Amino acid sequence: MDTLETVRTAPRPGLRERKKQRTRDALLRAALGLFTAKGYERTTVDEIAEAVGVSQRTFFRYFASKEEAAFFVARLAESHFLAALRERPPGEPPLQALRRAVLDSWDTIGEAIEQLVPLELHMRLYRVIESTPALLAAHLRRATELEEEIARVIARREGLDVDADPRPRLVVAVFGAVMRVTERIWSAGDDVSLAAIRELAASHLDQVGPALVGNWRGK
Amino acid sequence: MDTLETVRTAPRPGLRERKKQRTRDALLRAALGLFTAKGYERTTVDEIAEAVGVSQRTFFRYFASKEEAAFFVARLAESHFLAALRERPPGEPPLQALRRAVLDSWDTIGEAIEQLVPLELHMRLYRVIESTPALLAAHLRRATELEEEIARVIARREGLDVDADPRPRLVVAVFGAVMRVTERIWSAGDDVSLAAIRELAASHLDQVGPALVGNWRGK
DNA sequence: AGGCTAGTGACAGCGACTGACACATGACAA
DNA sequence: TTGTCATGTGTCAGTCGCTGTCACTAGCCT
Repeated sequence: MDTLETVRTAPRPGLRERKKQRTRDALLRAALGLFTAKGYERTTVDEIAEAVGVSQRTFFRYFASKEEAAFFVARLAESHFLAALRERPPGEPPLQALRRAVLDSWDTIGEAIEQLVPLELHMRLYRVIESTPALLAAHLRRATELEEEIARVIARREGLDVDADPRPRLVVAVFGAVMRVTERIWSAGDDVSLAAIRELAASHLDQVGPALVGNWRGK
Repeated sequence: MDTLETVRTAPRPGLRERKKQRTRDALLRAALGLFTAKGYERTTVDEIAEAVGVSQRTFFRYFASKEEAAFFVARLAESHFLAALRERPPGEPPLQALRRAVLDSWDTIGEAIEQLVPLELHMRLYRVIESTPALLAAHLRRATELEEEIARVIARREGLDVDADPRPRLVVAVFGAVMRVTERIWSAGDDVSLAAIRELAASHLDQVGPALVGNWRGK
């Protein structure tokens, strides 16, 4: 509610506000640092709070849960993608619009993240998410919530009602499925860079159509 | 490890064994009953244990977590589906094999479930899962684990290596995505019957191909 | 019959999270 | 500048999911 808006509308945030920002950033960085260093489950909220020098209660005033801290940066990327999608020209077929939106948003998301935390930290966090059952579960649930929102955007583009025509949800679900496979393969590989996941995603989106119509014998 | 195997190999389960079975079944039914009656989050493990007349500690000896109890029946359905998939003739294209396997397995899963808990309870539980964030998250994670296993089955059928060729994972992910959309729409509707979800799934699987190639104007 | 073992209850403890209350410190008006 | 007030914070107590430990008891096996 008052993240970036306030910064822009208010000329000087005031001392109180700045202190809050600093505390929240410190908590976030401490949390992500600990998560990637010793694992999500093995870091307690008390440790995060102590690393920043505040009480555990204060941590929970900034983040509704330990989980929320882990996905704070991911939320940035999501809204980044949504914005890119909404800017696609209306004439584009749905799947193509989705494809262009991800690839485009990955072109610029790096800088936005870097303002919050070191990019490399975010990348390493991805591996932690993928390998921590509780986080992976949360990630998937968040992904389906995002998909619901995307489906509505697609439906509007095509002048359809999400509840009457299943096709918007279907394309978006397929798109999301391809993204999940991509994330999985990417995070398991060696090259954990934005360029690498971009390339993988493009390749997978190219293959998903042909893969559906078996048979595969003709390679 | 000793669920169905033991029952079949041993002629008489012995008094000790039967008592265990009864306790586990009682715990399961009490849990599902309470989950559907007053919601998952609002039922404590203590309540479940007390309803059966055992200690909380005993509940955790039968179920690794409160969550596990909620998905106990779902696991049955999963292995049922996997069995059906493995029986599909090798010549069938992947997506068709998957389609036939779900539809077939839904033809017979009802009876298998009824032996454990009332079928209607299981159906109502589905709505609880879909509307409880923590359970939905767990469900999605379990689903992707299942998908990984399915991908391996498909890969073997086609003589491919899952790690070298992304196509098995891609088809399976698309299939899983369609199933998720189906579950979602089904659990939100009025007709929560096996027949209804069967029909929905078939319809969605028919539509997913055409939906990918935009445009949809020529509906 | 008697020793062995597996299932259980009781208890203590950890970690995520919440509510209540009291205090202190910036914000703002007089 | 000062006094009031709102707001961020620490402390404390408590709930709930979950785990380790230990002693006990009831089935099992010879």
